[in-house]
Amino acid sequence: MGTTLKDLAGHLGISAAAVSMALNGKPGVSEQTREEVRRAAEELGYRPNRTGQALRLSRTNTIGVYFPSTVMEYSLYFAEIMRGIVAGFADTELSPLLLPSAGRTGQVRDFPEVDGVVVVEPHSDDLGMFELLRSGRPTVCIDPPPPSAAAPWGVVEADAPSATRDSLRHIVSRGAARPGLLTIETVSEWSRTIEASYREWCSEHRVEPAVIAISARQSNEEILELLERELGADVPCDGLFVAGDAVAPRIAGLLRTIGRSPEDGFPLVSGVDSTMMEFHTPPITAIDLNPYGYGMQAARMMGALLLEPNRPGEPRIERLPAPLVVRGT
Amino acid sequence: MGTTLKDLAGHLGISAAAVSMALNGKPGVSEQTREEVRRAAEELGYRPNRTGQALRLSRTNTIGVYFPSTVMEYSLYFAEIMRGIVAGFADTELSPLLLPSAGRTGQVRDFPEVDGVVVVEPHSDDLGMFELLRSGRPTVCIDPPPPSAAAPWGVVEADAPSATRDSLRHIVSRGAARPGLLTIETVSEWSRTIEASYREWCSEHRVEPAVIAISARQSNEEILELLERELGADVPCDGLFVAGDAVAPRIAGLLRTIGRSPEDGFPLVSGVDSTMMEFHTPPITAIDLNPYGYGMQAARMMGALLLEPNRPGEPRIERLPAPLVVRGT
DNA sequence: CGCCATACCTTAAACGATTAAGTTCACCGG
DNA sequence: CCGGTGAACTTAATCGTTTAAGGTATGGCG
Repeated sequence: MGTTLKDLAGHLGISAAAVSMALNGKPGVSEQTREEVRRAAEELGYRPNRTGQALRLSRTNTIGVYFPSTVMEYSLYFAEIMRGIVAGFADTELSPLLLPSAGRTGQVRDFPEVDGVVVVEPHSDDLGMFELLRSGRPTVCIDPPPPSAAAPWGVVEADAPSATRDSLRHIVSRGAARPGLLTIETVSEWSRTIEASYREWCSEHRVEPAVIAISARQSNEEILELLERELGADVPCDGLFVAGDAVAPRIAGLLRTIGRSPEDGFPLVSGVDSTMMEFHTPPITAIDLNPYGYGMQAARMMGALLLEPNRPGEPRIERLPAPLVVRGT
Repeated sequence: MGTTLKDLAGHLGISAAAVSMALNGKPGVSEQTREEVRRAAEELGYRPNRTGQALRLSRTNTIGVYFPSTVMEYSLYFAEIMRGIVAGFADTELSPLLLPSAGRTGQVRDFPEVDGVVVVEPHSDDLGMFELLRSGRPTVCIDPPPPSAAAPWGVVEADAPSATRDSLRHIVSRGAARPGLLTIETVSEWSRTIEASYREWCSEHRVEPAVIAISARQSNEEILELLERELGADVPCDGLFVAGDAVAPRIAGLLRTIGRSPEDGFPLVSGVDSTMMEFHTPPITAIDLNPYGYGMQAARMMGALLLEPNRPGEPRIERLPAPLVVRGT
């Protein structure tokens, strides 16, 4: 198919080894030859065969992207992370390879060889993730893994405690005395950190915590019942921090049916921002997690870690800001 | 690293060639040897090195997944397609590799070598897609490419005409006399087919078409103005088919501010279903495009096409049903 | 003038798999 | 008894690249 190193060598009348050294900046060829080789490579459109390189150097130039099976289902957030990962690897030699979820069986050994793995939101109910981290491959996690998992090489995470405090401060500034927390899952560290920060805030402010734990597949009726219970308590919950992707509009819709929507002055903050929040009527205040940036950053970190001679002693941690985007009047 | 063919051969005291033939079911080894080799391979946990195979057989066992840069931005639909693709390749030798978008430059030649490409929703404004299809690689498109593009090897598409008719019939059955069409882009064949089907339906039913073309980044105010214009026409538009991902809830919210929401008896159908429609208050009737199924089917078709000795004369076309999911009373 | 170091290049081996082309040996028919 | 045949292997070449080891001028220096 394409031009090979041998083709190039034949064309120039020198050996393939010389061509290789010339193109890879290795010593052993004269500067003149190097320049000639470069020109010929350009002219003949030579592209090194990745497979040949991979075999010789025993690296594949591919990075696995792993996400739990439960994740990404109808999630705006994960699509954005993907875009970020793709963008982050775009100008490098590396390419992201989507790994199938091994949540149930944890059969990680059958995975294709990759130089490293980006684990997107390690969930504590995902067996495959545990095995992946234990396998010793270079790993970068987007969101920290559960403490019981083997340490990854790197982590990209949000400043969830600050984001939680910002959100609660905002809700209170909009007139609430007892902001509640609505969670949609308890398997991500992000979610657990938010709940911990929330409880901490409550104890600091001498407020009784109101945690409403729902699941994404619950019916509107069930969720409404849970909401009404907290909103009708002795000290009623009068504001809500919704920690979950794409769920705040749903909650807003339910609150509207009982006259407690953001339009009625009930403060609501979404823990995950997206165009859904921006274009909702009325717009919903939200934490901009910048999932695209996460993906990008994880890709970059992986590239950097692979260039280093050996694994860092401590996991490299990159904490990204998660600013509150205030919307509405 | 892992056990190689040579290791296995050494362990068994036979040549690597014999082991290869044994494991690949090629003639040239006795049934007894074959069985012994199989057992030893199992025992030593032999996994053929993909890179070695790739080099020898000049195939990489990876399939590129390409999507336009404009696409996937906060799209539930694309996340689901991805899940489907991953699932479709899960039990095969093939792995999906995410290709960076080459929309602007169309620099497809720098792509890593892949055995084929799944093009997700080819958009007519994406240069990279045109070049990809022209490059002669095996290609399967999810949604047909524009007619001006080189023919792909295969296509997985929705039955958009039927879905449009079903939607319009539903809207009329809910009391509308002049259903309108709201489109969010005109670069996908899906969108163009829907508009054509809509106009056809209108001419059959002697109704003046009302097409409202918006863009996803337009402000709520601008969109509201466009809506009001059609709703306040001489023969007012009294129902809406919203052909776009995740946009129907936004439109429903805007309609509510002028008292014409689905709750007020204004029939609304979303051209793309998702949990957003299911859990909206009130739930929104929608076409179930089954994006997960698309991805799965595209992966399967790619696998099948690669096994065939040569390219099919005509593009293989698989049309999947897109049933209307009626919600609300 | 002779010797050694150096620059620059070639040769060859290696990565791990597949496969065409040889080799060995038993067996069968004439 | 001998040539031919086929089964069951082995040998070796190959895919494209990298790199250690080997070779050959050339120049400098004693």
